[in-house]
Amino acid sequence: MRLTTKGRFAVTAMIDLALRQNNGPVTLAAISQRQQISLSYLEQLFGKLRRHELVESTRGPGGGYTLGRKASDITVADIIVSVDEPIDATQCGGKENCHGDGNRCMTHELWAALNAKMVDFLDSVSLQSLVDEQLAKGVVVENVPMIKRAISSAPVVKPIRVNAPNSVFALGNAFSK
Amino acid sequence: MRLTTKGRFAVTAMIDLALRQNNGPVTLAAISQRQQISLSYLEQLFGKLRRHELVESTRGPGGGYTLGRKASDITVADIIVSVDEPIDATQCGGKENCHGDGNRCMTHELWAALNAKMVDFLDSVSLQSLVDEQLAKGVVVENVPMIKRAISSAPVVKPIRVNAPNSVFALGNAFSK
DNA sequence: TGTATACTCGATAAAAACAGTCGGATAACC
DNA sequence: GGTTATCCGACTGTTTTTATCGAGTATACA
Repeated sequence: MRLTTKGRFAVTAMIDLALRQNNGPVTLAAISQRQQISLSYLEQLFGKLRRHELVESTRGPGGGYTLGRKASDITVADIIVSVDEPIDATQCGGKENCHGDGNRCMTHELWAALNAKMVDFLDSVSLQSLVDEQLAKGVVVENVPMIKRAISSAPVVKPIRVNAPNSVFALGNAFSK
Repeated sequence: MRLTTKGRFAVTAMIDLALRQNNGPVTLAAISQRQQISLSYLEQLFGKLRRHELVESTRGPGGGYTLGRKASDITVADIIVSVDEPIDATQCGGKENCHGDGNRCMTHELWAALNAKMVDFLDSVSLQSLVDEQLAKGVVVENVPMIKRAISSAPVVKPIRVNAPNSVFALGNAFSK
């Protein structure tokens, strides 16, 4: 389980999608504009999300993405694991020859326990609950009619690179006293 | 809160130190040999640990490092925060103008909550408990007399780079089904 | 049938972070 | 003065992250 800005972007995009999918498929271009994430990056992300069957795609005009299953059946952990594919390497070097050496891998169990805690937490949060939270905060979801699409010659989104910390948890520095 | 190999090394080194400090100061050279961490890297790590007052140093022959306070008063979170200094940047870009925008930073609270969980956990594990765990596993702590040091022309430790995943949590891939 | 819309996919590239090294300085002890 | 050991900052190579670009494919609609 890794936590990077990629995962954060994916979760953000999925919330956006979940909020609006009852209007029909949502295009990445629209998500890109609303969430300030570059279109090409979203394509990468949604490619992975699709392969993990978290979303389904519809091509052509009027197409876009919809959720692969109910928002209440998708967890944050699902999303993160989809885009931040875990490296299959424990820090012990090899496979599981972690024991027997006595004092090597002294911290193995510690990290494993921490990892379990994180997974537990992220698995307990459903996409639906995040959507509900947004609705409760009063986010406006435009009710665009499905029939006619506006001719969008919208300006290209050029998001400012915000010097994103890659390893997350640089959040609210709870420790920097 | 970030989690990298640096943090893992630091915790490992601190356990090693805690296990042996009642023989007097422990040198980094000794930790380097036992734990297969390069001396210069340890120097870097212990510089930070000292500045955070987790360890104290004694220079010169017979010198080395000792714990800055009781092992039971040092938590894993303390150690990790010392070496993996948090970047003072939330992902919201600026300072705390995160609210008011409606749907920006939709995931802020989610990550903050996760971070809190992690901190809680790592703060609940004391260095002493890790030491006890090691002793229970029967780790042999040599009782080297303080007086005479062996003339160590020990071979230089050249650790194999193990393609360390930098963002930890590539551990025990709990999700790769 | 043609064209515009969107997704699909692979190659490429810039930038950041990470992991670790190096050389010299300082301090203590003999 | 030499040896031991910490101290410190600058430096470097690699990996990971964060994208971007361009060509291609499928679909809808006129």
